[in-house]
Amino acid sequence: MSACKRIFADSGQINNCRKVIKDNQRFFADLSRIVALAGNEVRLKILFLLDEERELCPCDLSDILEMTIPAISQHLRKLKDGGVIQSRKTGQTIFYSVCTVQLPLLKLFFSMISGSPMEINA
Amino acid sequence: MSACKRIFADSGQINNCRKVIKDNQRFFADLSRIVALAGNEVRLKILFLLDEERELCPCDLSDILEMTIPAISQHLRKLKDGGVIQSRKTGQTIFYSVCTVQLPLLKLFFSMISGSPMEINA
DNA sequence: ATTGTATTTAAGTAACTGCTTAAATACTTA
DNA sequence: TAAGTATTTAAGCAGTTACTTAAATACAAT
Repeated sequence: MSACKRIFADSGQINNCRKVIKDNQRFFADLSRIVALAGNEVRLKILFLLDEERELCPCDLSDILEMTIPAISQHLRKLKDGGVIQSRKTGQTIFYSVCTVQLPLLKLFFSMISGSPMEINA
Repeated sequence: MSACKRIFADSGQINNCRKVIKDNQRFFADLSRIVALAGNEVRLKILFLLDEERELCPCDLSDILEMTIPAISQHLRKLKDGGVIQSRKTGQTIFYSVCTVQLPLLKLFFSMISGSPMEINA
C-alpha cells in the first residue's frame, strides 16, 4: 500500500516484518480462529463450565446459561469443529468436555486477569 | 429453558453453575470482549508486530500487512478503545504500542501453541 | 498562506454471526 | 412399533464486522 513517503521508515525493519508475517501466515490464521471461538461470551462461558465441571450435556448448558438448546448446540458445534472440545455419547445424552490439549490455553484465559472466577471462588 | 426432563440432571450442580456464571457476569463480558479483539487475524498480527517491534505507526503496519491505511487505522482504534494498545504522537506520526498491562496475555497467546513464530525464529 | 504528508472519520456495502422456529435424526422405553 | 426424550440440522433474519472510497483533520515545510 505504501501510502506514506516518510523518511524515517526503516525499510529493513519493514521487510523483515513482512517476511515474519508471511512465513507464519498459517500460524496467525489458526491461532486467530481458535481465539475468536473463545471471544464469544457464550462460548467463553461454555468453555469455563466444561473446564470446571469436567463434562456437561447440551441440556445442562441450556439450563445453566438460560438459552435455547439449538443455540447451545450450534456453539458446541463450532467449538468441536475448532478442535477445542470433544464429545462422548451415552444413550441419548451427549457429554461434551474440553480437549486436554487445549486445557492450558483455557486455564490461562481464566487465571490471567485479576478478579477471575478462579480467584473469587477459590 | 429446561427443555430436558432427564433423571440424572444434578440440580445442585446446575444451580451452583448458574450462580457462578451470574456472579461473574462482568468478568465474562470483559474477558470475551478483549479476547474477541485478538480473535481477528489482522488484529492478532498487529498485536504481534507491536509486541515484537515495540512501536509502529499506521503507515508501517499498512506497508507490512499490505492493507489500506484506513483499514489499519480502524483496527488500531478498536484495539485502543479496548485498552489493549496506546499511542504517542511525534509530529504528524502516531506510534502505537501494546499497553504494558496487556503484555503477559499477548506473550501467552504467542508462546502457547506449538510452532509459534517465537519458537520458529528464536 | 499554500502545499504536502500522516492519520482519522464517515458513509456505504458485502459477508458473517448468532439467534429464532421448525423439522429431522437417533436413541429409549412402553 | 409407537410415543417420548435428547440432540442436531436447516432456513430465515436482524445485527455486527471489516472492508472500500471519499472527505476531513492535523501537523510540517516551503
